[in-house]
Amino acid sequence: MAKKDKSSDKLPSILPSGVKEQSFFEQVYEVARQIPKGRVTTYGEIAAYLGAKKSARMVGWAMNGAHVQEPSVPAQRVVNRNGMLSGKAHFATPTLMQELLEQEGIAVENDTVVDFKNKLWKPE
DNA sequence: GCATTGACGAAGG
DNA sequence: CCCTTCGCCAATG
Repeated sequence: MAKKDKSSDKLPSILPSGVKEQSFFEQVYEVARQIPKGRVTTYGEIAAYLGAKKSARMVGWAMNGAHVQEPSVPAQRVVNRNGMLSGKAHFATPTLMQELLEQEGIAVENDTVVDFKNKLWKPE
């Protein structure tokens, strides 16, 4: 079976719910779900944890399908390296992300997490 | 099939 | 200190 399977090259990213996939995207979702309440993390930290810190953009891109994941991924706990809610515009409403964080005890001001450095959580 | 666009980040000018 | 460029990789036009 040394034959090269050309069909296995294809790696669908975001598939409809119900399909199990183990792609870079799913790994991002898994880590994001592990973020404790009242804490936040950055795209770069997740990417670095997965061994691709230069691919922080892909982490953000993966979040595009976060809301269709089951269970839903707390994307509001993921901010950029400055602690700024760079993804707030991608939520149902531009203020939803901030409200969700405040509901979990995270203060947000000027689209930025207050005392971000202290609330930063990093995956093991 | 190539060019543009990103929920980023680090480096360079 | 602010702005620009590069890298990364996938999706979209």
